[in-house]
Amino acid sequence: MNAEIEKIKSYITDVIQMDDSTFNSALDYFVVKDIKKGDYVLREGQICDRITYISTGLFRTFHIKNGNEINTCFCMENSITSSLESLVNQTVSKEYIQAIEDATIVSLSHKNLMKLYQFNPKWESLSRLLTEKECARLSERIDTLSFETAKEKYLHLLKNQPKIIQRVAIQHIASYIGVSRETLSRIRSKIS
Amino acid sequence: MNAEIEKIKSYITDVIQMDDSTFNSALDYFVVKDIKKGDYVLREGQICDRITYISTGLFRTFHIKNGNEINTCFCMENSITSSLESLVNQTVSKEYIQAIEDATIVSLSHKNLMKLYQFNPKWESLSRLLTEKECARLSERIDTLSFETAKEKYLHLLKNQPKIIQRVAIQHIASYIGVSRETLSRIRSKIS
DNA sequence: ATACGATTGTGACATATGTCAATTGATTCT
DNA sequence: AGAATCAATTGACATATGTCACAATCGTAT
Repeated sequence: MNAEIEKIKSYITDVIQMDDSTFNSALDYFVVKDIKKGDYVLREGQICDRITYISTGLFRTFHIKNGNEINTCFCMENSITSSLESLVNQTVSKEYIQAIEDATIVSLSHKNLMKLYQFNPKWESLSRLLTEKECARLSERIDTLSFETAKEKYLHLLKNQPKIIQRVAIQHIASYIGVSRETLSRIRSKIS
Repeated sequence: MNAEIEKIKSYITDVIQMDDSTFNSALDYFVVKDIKKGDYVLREGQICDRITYISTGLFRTFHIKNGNEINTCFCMENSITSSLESLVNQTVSKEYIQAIEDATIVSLSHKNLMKLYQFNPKWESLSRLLTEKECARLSERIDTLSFETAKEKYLHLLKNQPKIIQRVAIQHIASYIGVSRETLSRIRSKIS
């Protein structure tokens, strides 16, 4: 079993107990792929038909609003990225997912995910648990976005996800925390 | 079968196909209860150990931040309310859930929910689907909160959830859309 | 009907943040 | 290395929004 598959296995078993035979039933469905910095795994208008585990690298999820890119998520190694709504409902995505570092991913098609649900309810439990986690993440983001000042938002991110600040361009972080590029630049210069 | 149970049944079968015997297996677990306006179904510091379907009435979910109440959710008849994080992880809640109209609810304990998951994976599918819907709701809220002006946020709510504006006090709506009471008041007077 | 408390609306002012333009600094490509 | 492109910073200014104080309005209980 190669390194990517080992990683995804330990990612899963950290969330839910799963015996080897259940995990192995998915092996044929996993597709490992290298992605170059700048490449897209999803574009607006496409249907997100694969769920993507990131083995190494960093991705951003964004959409266009009034002509501007709005970043909504940064996902790094050992996490999952997808356009949840598009994947779940198999509807057209408003989002782009782009690698901002060279990456290696393991993906699974929506069709095969449904097969796994049928095969063993464990897989559906896993989905439920991951989706619940995603809800918690979104709730925290709402909390930050609605009632903190720009400076507090930045410090919040710095404290809770320092890796993002180290690895992602300022302009992308700005829209993620809901402030203008210029304001964020001023905040940073005051802090240091 | 009484009216509340009929309603919850059709709420569920709108989300997922479920045969009668599966649904009926939950009947003994459902608890119907009347709640007076102003009463709480959850307070900060408690563990949210029941998932609550609202048959009639209206609830708000809020927490305290710097001494101020921040409303994060308004749930009305034919929907579910709970402190998701507290319910899922059985951890202490930071949130309050309060009836802002007289209400009738049908609730199910966390313990019995787990029993239903064991009994038939259908129930876990239902949870997954509902949680996915919640994610979609949260994502939309993030979108609104981060890059709209106060006026746009209000108009957005007016368009998408007019009932909330009709039935909820302005002061509560203000924190929900992340603006001050006074600003919202001025926006409203300009619009009309 | 009156009185009380809670809710909403207004005015004056301070301030945080956005916008636009210009500049500097960093990367990439040939 | 130099040119070209892209990213980040800075200044000047406009404006949206928050804050505080007070007035008006509404709803409820007596």
